[in-house]
Amino acid sequence: MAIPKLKLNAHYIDIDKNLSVAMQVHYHLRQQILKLNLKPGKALSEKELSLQLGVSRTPVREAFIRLSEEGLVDIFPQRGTIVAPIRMEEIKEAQFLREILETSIVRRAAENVEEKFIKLLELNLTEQEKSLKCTDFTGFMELDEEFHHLLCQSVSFPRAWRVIQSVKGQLDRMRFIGLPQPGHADLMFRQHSTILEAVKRGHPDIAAKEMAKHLTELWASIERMTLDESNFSQ
Amino acid sequence: MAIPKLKLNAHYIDIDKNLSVAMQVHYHLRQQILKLNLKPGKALSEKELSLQLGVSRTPVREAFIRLSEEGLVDIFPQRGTIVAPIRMEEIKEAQFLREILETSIVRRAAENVEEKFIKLLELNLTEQEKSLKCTDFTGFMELDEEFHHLLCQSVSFPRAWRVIQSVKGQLDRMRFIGLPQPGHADLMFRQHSTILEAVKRGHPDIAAKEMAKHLTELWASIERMTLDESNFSQ
DNA sequence: TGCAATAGGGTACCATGGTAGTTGTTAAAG
DNA sequence: CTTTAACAACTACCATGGTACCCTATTGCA
Repeated sequence: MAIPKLKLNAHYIDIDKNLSVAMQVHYHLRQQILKLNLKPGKALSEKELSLQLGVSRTPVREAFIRLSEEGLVDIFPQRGTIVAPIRMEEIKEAQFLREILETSIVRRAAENVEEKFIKLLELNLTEQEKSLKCTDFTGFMELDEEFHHLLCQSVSFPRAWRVIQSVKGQLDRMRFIGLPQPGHADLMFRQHSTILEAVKRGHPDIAAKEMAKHLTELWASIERMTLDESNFSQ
Repeated sequence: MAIPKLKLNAHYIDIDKNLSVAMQVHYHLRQQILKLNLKPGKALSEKELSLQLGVSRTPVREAFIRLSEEGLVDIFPQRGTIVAPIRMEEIKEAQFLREILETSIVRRAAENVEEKFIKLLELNLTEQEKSLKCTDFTGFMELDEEFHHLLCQSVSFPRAWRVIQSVKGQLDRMRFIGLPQPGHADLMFRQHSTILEAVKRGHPDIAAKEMAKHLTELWASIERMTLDESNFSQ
């Protein structure tokens, strides 16, 4: 069979044409949901999507299962599947979970510093600075993601990152609503720098405190913005 | 189609004959893995299991996907699926995650006490005491599970419980190896009582501290026992 | 005897037909 | 006009055949 004509960006497909179709569909749908291209409440159909993406219904269905585990879609047996609506309660819970997870992890990272990851984190920070100068916000968001991921890797907790990434999905949708706030990205960058500094110097309490402040700031930006109701249900 | 002759306990099937087959297979396999009836490293086969359980390969496959998300099986594409081996690193990570999650939650529970759940928790404790007098250890474990679940519910964090339950899977397998330690269950019960007492009186710090002690004790019992290597790989 | 190519059996993976269940509309009865 | 029952058009769900891939063991050749 020829390579399925998934409407993923060419980059992804070129690199991993050997990855399973189900994974690629999952990745694709996840991105579309997080970027709000698929709005909360929108009905999804196995058949329709399989036709659009040029694959069979099976991998689409398996992608649905994975997405439902992340809370990004709601499957109603024998009735239909919709993009999960954004519920403020779930957002609060996700924020709570992310905060305690990441603060605990960065504390641990500061307790036993690994030189190798310090290098990678510093490299990441310079990349962040670059992207800010080019006002490349989507690029900055990816580097932001990588920054937090690197911290998880530095303490050798691969599962923790998967959990964070899972709950973060709920939060990312909010970010895409209200990201272009002036000076927001710059603030994030400065906070990242502060956190890394504390880790480098081996100050667990300071690192944890700064991480909490960092994530709370993200939360504040969510509350600050005027919520466009059209983003919450189709 | 007749009700599939799943080798689940009759109870489960009788109640929920309308639940999806995939869910029932997932539940069944999960139990078998946690109870070490399916030993770590054992090869699982879609076809073989579907024949044994009297269902088609599709729901078995979907159960595999869910189990792999929980880290209970490892799927090797085009090669096979095995029960995930018990790795000490993953156990440590799971313990770390559970500890920070549950201490944070019980702290929050103590901050704003909900009368309704206090009642349920007290009821649960009396049940625990009963099961101890009958030396019904499996019953006690279920009540233990419910105790921690109730705490999650009391702060209205349903997702948190799913995360905890997911990481707990790794730990539960260890418990089934070394549970019958004399006096262990009694200690657990007393710690549960202490925790609930702190929650009732609205002492967040004490509640969190006692929960940490409680979970650390569970960890200590893992380290204490002599590890039978036969449980770690087939 | 030793090594490489190959064939066979196994796997997860994908495609597709069929089934039971739900919903909304329409038509018939009150 | 209102109510209800039947039907049609969806859905997720399950069953099953086929495919590409990986591993192993046997065979053919040096």
